[in-house]
Amino acid sequence: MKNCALDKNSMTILIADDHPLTLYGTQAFVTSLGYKVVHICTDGQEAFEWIVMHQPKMAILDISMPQMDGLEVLEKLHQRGISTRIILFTMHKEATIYKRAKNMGLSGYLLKEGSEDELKLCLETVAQGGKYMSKLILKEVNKHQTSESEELTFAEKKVLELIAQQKTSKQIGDLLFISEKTVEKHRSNIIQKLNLPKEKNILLHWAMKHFIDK
Amino acid sequence: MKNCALDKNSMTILIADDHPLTLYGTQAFVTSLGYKVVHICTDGQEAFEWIVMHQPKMAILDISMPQMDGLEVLEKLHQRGISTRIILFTMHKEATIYKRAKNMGLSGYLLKEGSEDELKLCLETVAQGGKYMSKLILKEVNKHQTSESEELTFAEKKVLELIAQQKTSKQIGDLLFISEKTVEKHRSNIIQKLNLPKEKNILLHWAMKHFIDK
DNA sequence: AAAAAAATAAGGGTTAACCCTTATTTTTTG
DNA sequence: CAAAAAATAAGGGTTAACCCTTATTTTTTT
Repeated sequence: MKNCALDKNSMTILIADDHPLTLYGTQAFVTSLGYKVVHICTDGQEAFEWIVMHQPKMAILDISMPQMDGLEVLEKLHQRGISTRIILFTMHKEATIYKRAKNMGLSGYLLKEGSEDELKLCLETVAQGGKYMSKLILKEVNKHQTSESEELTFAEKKVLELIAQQKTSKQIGDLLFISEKTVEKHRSNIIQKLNLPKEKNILLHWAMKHFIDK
Repeated sequence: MKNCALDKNSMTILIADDHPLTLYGTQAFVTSLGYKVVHICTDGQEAFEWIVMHQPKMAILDISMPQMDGLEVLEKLHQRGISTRIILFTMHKEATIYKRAKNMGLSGYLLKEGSEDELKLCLETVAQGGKYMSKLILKEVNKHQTSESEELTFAEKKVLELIAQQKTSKQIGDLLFISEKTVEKHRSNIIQKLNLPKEKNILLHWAMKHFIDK
């Protein structure tokens, strides 16, 4: 039954994490499971270049990394149509980040606070062509779905991104070539859709908590 | 020369980190150096209780942990006069956090992005009674010293903490039993001392970036 | 082509954050 | 005990964020 058994040794994996001890810990664990770790690195730029060049079967990427974050790596690989299966292994439990990644051909999303067993299961699933999203992040997404029932439109997301970068409505208007008043309208709509409490600066606060800022 | 050589096997160590793979990675590395890892756990509450009960020689604590964060553990141990030497091993590069910890008898501060060698050197130094603070965090502190030349007073710190919790000046006044106007004055003084740019909500923004909120 | 959804814009109002100045009281320190 | 530093408070002003309403244009869907 050779087609049933997983040939782990042919599953080449790249691991990228900017925390050396986590990196080595993950490498040791993944190797002990029988997979072939072909490259490790501590920054996103290197991870991206290595993946483009050597196209390993899978890659385990942290999100917070210097030069280029894991989401950017995923996005750029996705744009180039590279078939390396990407697993994000990160501490970011934000539903927003997960949702962004999900639309870019992501194969797995794990939280660092999760167990080793989860990583093992995830690797098996992804190696066989499946997708594995941590229950922890799905729970987080569900929590938000109740209040975030209505999805944000493209324009609203754009505005939210700029709010997270501390731009004022005026500045956002200039950047998007729309009136300040329109930006304010978008702000109100976002607050309504997200069902945020009536507080000053509530949007800035929310945006800062849910976006990775550069 | 027995008194020169370090008896690593008598150096009992507790390690706490809420990311299992980092925890096991650290444990494996520390053990490989010859130290005796007597307990590992993934939350601060357990770490605190174990340390109080068994008083190991050293403890390596992450800051972000469920139940009780590393800083709180350090603070409570310090208040009780427990002699376990604490090393914070964390991803928080904020100067403010380091400064808070420094005044609580801290023995070491390492960043997760630092190398294994750094952890090795730190353990040796602390085992011999010394203190080891990562160059990475000291650099961060220096960066802020230029702009943060004047230290914040106690009242200002208190206000800043509440700002990070999204309280308005009015709410802060009520909480601290002082006038809203006084709070506003503190805000202005903080902005001046930190040399922050003249922008709306700049304090909320700064406070959120530099404080761990609950 | 009509209906629905999204984006655009404006007028008008409230509030909190920030700025500046002045001034009194309390605490710390030489 | 003076002098310096910190905390307290108030008046008065500007601005950005948010709220509500109405309305036109553009895009998408049926």
